[in-house]
Amino acid sequence: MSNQMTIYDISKKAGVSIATVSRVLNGSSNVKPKTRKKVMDIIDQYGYKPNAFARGLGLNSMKTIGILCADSSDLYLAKAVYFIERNLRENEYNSVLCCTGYEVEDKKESLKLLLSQHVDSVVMVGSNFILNEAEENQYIKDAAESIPIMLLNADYDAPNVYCTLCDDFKATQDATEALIKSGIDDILYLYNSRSYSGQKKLAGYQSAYLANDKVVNKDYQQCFEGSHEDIEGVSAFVQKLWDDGLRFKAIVTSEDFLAVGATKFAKANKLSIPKDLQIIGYNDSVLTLCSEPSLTSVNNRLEDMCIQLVKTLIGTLSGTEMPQKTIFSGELIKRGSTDI
Amino acid sequence: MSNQMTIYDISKKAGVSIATVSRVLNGSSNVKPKTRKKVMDIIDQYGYKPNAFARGLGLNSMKTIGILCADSSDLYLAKAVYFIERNLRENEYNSVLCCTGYEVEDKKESLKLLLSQHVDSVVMVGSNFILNEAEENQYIKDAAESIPIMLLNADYDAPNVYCTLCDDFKATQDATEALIKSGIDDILYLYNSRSYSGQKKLAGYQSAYLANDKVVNKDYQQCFEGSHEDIEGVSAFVQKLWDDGLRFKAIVTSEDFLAVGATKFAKANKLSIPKDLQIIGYNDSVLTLCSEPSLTSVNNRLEDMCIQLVKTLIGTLSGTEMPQKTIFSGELIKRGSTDI
DNA sequence: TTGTAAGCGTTATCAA
DNA sequence: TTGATAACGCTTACAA
Repeated sequence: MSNQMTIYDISKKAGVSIATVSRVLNGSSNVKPKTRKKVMDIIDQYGYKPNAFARGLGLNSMKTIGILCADSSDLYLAKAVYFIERNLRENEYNSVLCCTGYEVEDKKESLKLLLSQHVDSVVMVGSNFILNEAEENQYIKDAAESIPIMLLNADYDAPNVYCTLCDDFKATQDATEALIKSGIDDILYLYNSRSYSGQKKLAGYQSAYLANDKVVNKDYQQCFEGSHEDIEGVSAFVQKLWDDGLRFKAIVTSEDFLAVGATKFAKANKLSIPKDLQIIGYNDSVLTLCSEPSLTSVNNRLEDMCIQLVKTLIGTLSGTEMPQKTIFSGELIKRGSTDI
Repeated sequence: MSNQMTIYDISKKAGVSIATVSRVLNGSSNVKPKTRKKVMDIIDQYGYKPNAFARGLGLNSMKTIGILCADSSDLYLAKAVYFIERNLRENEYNSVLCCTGYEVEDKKESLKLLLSQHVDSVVMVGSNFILNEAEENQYIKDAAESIPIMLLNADYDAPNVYCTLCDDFKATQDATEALIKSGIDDILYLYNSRSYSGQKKLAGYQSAYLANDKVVNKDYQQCFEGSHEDIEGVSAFVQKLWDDGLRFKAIVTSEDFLAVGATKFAKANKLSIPKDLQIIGYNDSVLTLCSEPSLTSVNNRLEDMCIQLVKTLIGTLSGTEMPQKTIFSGELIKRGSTDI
């Protein structure tokens, strides 16, 4: 019965007009306490909930945020989605999840879909949403004309677009530099994405060499093109480099799964970690604890970023002026796979 | 401009009534082809999209499915959510994600919230939604009176509740029996959930012993109470058992992360895998590839289940009679951590 | 085959 | 402090 109740039913039972019920519902101050109580009692008694669609029609909002993410089965993205959803719901916003895959066209399509649903904002999770070609990011700028767009882990300058990210450049530079300072020169950098954040990390690796007056060698920067679940593939990829004669005493990676693959490679070649080969991951995910020895990795403050992102979003939606960019610093978590 | 257009604007431009526009929009057959084209042209020209809220009000549906899941950062649940969302969107349904945590009260609250949003159905992901106390599951039965409820990995008999699951009993029994048949008697069973599915797995372990006329020993059935990310905790837990004098030649687990923790324990105690200790995981997740040697694990057909679940859901929503229960068989994927 | 008009259940604007 | 009543933009009888 309770689901079928309308504001008219409540108003009738309470002996007031629907306007008064609506005021009570929306916490308007212009209601006599006595009246408010009378109405609230009826509402509670019948467990009445206002119809979300009708409310949406009137307010042009259903308090819903779209979450766009390429692949929510990716360990890192999944965590991000989790944190964001939780924080949003704590602020009484619902989350519509939309996994887009990695194709730009599909991303555009998904965003369009969310816009047509009148979500109050869209959160784009992951650096892969910002590409090099300005033209390919235009759809984001367009969307930002109607609602605020929040980017996690990506950097993009446009009105009504808010970025929350980690300083991947510095984090990777620090990690690489720690190795260099400990006397290691030949460090393989293994990455898997050419996104904005991917480029920042790569630049950080390069910068560590330059800052120490050393030459950067292109051969030591290798991109693995496979999936984030293909750990065997990573291992084979590194093996190939090794077989081709490339020699390295350490591997810095842009993602933990690459580091796990590197560990597999080391095992297969009887290279002792960290004595013969040091390995550093990125994201500080659960994977760091799975391999043996456990992996040194960069904690890029995912939860902090998500909390901040939602704060910024809620602020923006409530009309408060918010910073367009929030940047966190990564932290190197040292474990058994390194000797630094 | 396009977002502001209403059905009235279109009808005016096309020189027809809003009813006709609505018919065109909804693919009604009672429209003259010529009229349809005229209207469609205007719609395309202005990029008009009907207002989702108004439509929702009229139809009492926004083609949205609620996805309830305890913790979408859990590797397994995240994958399930991913598959379900993807399949739903292929059928033009949106997904509202709601992470509930593991407390019954929060689950009830979340379900209530989704119902108040008038979702067309709710998918509950994970065996943890069904508890032993009938009373604690009542809220699901109640919800099913208004919309179909889909359970993934759980078994619950009630009208309008549909279950899609894997035969965890048999899968665990088979895995355990394979070890017993190879001559191993002392197998530790490590689990972490007393949910319906958790109990089925445990029963499968026990049944393997009984089927081979062997005695089941309670001491060999141990429940780890920590989080799914606490791999060190698992390792310490097994160590404690070992230090207390328990001896085993194999460990069967109810989740991959437990198997990874067991691997850590083996390493720390210089037990060779699989020679001294065989280990079997469950879920066949990416974790199986992270530890060394890679883990034998039960593939419980998650993707197949999700596809089937959505098929059943779409069928039900379109009024087709669908089976209340769909059961898949698990498959043991043999890798380096066993010798069977 | 098309148009008119009555809902759908809210919010918001005026008067009172 | 309250109540009528007009939006909101669509679907869907019912009429024509």
